[in-house]
Amino acid sequence: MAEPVDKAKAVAEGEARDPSGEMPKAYQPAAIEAKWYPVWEEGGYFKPRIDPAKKPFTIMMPPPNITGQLHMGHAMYAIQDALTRFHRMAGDPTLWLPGTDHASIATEVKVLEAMRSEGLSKEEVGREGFLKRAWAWRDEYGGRIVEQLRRLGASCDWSRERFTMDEGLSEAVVEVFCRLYEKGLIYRGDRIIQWCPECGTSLSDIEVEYEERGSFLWHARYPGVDGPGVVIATTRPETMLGDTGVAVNPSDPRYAALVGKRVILPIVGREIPVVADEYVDASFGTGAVKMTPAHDPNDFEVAKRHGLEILRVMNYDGTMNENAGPYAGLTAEETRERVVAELGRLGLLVKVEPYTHNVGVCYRCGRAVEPITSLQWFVTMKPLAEPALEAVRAGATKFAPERFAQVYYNWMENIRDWCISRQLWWGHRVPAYYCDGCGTMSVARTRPERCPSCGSTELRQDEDVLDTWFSSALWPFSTLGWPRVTADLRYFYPTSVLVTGYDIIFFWVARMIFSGVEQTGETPFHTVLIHGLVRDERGRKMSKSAGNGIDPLDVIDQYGADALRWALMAGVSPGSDLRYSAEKAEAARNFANKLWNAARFVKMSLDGQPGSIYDYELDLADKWIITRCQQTIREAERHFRDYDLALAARAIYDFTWSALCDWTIELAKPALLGGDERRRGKARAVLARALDVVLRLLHPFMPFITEEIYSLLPLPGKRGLLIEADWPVPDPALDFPEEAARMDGVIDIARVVRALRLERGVAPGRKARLDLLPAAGWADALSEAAPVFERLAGAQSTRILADRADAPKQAAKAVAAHAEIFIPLGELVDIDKERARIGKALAQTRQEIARGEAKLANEGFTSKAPPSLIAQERAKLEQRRGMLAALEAQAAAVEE
RNA sequence: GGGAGCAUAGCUCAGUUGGGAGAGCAUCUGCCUUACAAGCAGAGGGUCACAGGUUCGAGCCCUGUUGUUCCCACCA
Repeated sequence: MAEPVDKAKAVAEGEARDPSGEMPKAYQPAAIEAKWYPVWEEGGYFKPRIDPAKKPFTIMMPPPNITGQLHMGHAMYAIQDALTRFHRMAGDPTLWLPGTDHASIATEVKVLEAMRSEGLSKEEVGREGFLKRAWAWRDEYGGRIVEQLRRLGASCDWSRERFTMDEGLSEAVVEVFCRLYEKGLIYRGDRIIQWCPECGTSLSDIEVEYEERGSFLWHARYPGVDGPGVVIATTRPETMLGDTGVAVNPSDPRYAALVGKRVILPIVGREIPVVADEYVDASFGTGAVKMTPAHDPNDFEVAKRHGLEILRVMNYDGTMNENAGPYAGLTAEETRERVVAELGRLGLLVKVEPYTHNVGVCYRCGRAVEPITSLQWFVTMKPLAEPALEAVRAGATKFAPERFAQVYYNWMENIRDWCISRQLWWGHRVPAYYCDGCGTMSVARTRPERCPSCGSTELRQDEDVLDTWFSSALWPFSTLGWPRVTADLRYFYPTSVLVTGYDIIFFWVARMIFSGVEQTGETPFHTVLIHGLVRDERGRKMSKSAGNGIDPLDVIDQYGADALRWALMAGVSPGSDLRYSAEKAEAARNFANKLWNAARFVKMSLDGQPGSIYDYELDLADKWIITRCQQTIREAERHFRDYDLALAARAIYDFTWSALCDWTIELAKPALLGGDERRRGKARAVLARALDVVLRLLHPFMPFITEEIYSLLPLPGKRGLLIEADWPVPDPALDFPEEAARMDGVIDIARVVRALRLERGVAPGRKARLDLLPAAGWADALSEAAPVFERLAGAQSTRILADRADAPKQAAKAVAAHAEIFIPLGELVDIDKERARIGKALAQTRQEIARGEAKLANEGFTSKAPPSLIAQERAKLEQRRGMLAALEAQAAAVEE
């Protein structure tokens, strides 16, 4: 194929550049983003180059659901992309594996909605027809979200893209199910589970959310067989139809005589026993609790202990069943009203008090769930949780930030069995087969030809599918070919880091860990990097229903993908929620534009390929920027390796905007415009070096603009930033700490001069003479820095004074850390302003000296503080004393 | 009931081995200085929630208090 850069240029001709062929004045992201992504992808540059000698860096992308569009949460994938790009540049064989999740219940709900709009029901189309529609859905929408990830710049290896219902992944699901079943860790049982009447399926405990709702606490009397009976309190009167007992606390004297007796269930007329159980809190309500084992998890437990009957009175669609007698067929709400009315009519309703309590709702549809007994498949969790806990305790997987490990521990330590069967059609079907002839059930990897018991060929597969998280739990290894031991599995597993939001630590992270440990013997990733949720600018959760959702694609259209990425990664603290605002995107866009213009200037200044900084004699300012460059590389790299992307971003931002743009570029101008060929060459080399480093450091955050700029610079043998550019390596020969410190002093002086000029109303365009009286040892540095003052401090000429006596009398005066400043202004010198400025500086300096003296006089400090700090403090004090003397001399001069 | 986070400039937030408080936005002043007005040069603005403690020294470590957000549990 053609060189990618050339190809991209051809594509972009006339789009990204104005007709003159120059870079446009403002960065225009759209065309540039559109052109580079295909170049990268089609070139195969997202594929890792496998090198057995190197340790790979692997990230498994959390597979987005095929139900949706890209939302701001997905935009956080930028973090994974930044890590991926960094490691790729750092030379690691890097794999970021993408994919999508079939999202069993979520997708089924969506497909049903679509069918409903056509007037079709699940029953009408049948299982096969339904699945056909679901696959069509996934073809349409699964592709859409993946396209949207490309817009974000995600540099994942699309050749390895997976879907949780791919053949291979489905095989992994069946394999894991069978293994767990064979180990006795999966069982089928009739137990109380959470049921969503709307979705018509069971749910796992964590799929239930709780909402506080206002209701009532009804007190009702259950008459005794031969006495007054007992008053119970309940929030759910309708379930009394299924009551099979009343429980009281064993040590409650009020009811001691009643235990073992029977009371009559009103309306129904059934006699039910009174039992004593520690579960009952004597201080709540009346101290007597009605037991509805089929519809309350706690009651279910009590019933098991006391052998109470389990009587289900509700259907799976939320209506009452035949056990509810006259209420059969009514909804729970209707039944509640009628039961309460009936109790009142019978004179058994003792009290009704307002009461707020938590109601469990389905995490998908929001409808109140019903605890209900049902025959379901479960995973026995304790034996799986133990080694998974141990693995994290031993540090095999680390959470970042660490506090999230606590969330994991708490959940895993209190884990309960996992209900994995769902009464849905879209998903991995439970690999259990029933022989209706002899009643044998067999669990098998492939459909058995015949019943292992009676030989019948009439086998019926279990109708249920598995919890969507059952397959997600296998994602880190099923995507690499497991259970087959593939080359990819051997090389890339376990993975390096998993990046996700704290909201799915239970759903996903914990389950991946115990699944990985159980199935592969290793934790699936070394690090779990947890990030926060994206909220709106007022801190609210973004949601469709609240109408405050922001479409990342709109942001990309308006500000560019790089700006969006930057807004989500810079200035955020790890694990904390972040508020997205247009202002942030705007600031990020402005930064991109700043870089663009810096590049525009550098490109304009270059004339052919720049030389190397090694070929030139560097001056103070050169050594300063080169040293800063070195520091920034090291700092950014350290933060990348610590997963502190925001800190890396900040270091790069400061270097780019302040050091490079505000100082180095400005200082380069005279040299570039001057006639000295050698000076010009050096300035170009320095600029090219600094910009090259910036592009590399920034590429993980802003891939598009950096790639574009890189392509526009005349560099030797260049093929593309993503393609061939490595992470920069600092050269110890380029560290000039002393010169850098002197340049810092020069910059300080320039700033004081600028402030002085502005304060005195010196017209910005007017050049004025600048006289500097250097502090001890600074004469040479200031002398060398004369061009700095002339270029960036409005100096017409700079005179380095040898003695105070040479200082001009009629001058605006100020004192910087390493020099006294005199600007001879003649008639412009305002005595009052001079006096005020010097007075203020005097006061401040005296205060600083006092502070320093006190500190150094403190024996505790001088005996315990590190020597370097004490030396630093002494030097500072000396310097302030010098400044004080200078200020006093200036004050005296003013009064003359 | 248990646990966690947060509380720093008007706003949004940085500040990781404890050594004299920072950025962006906003405000004010002055600039179209030949890369950039999406910009440049300046300025103002903070008892780092409160109270104790440890330390020569605390925004940072410890204890408590208040406010706030979230997670888990689910006393009917």
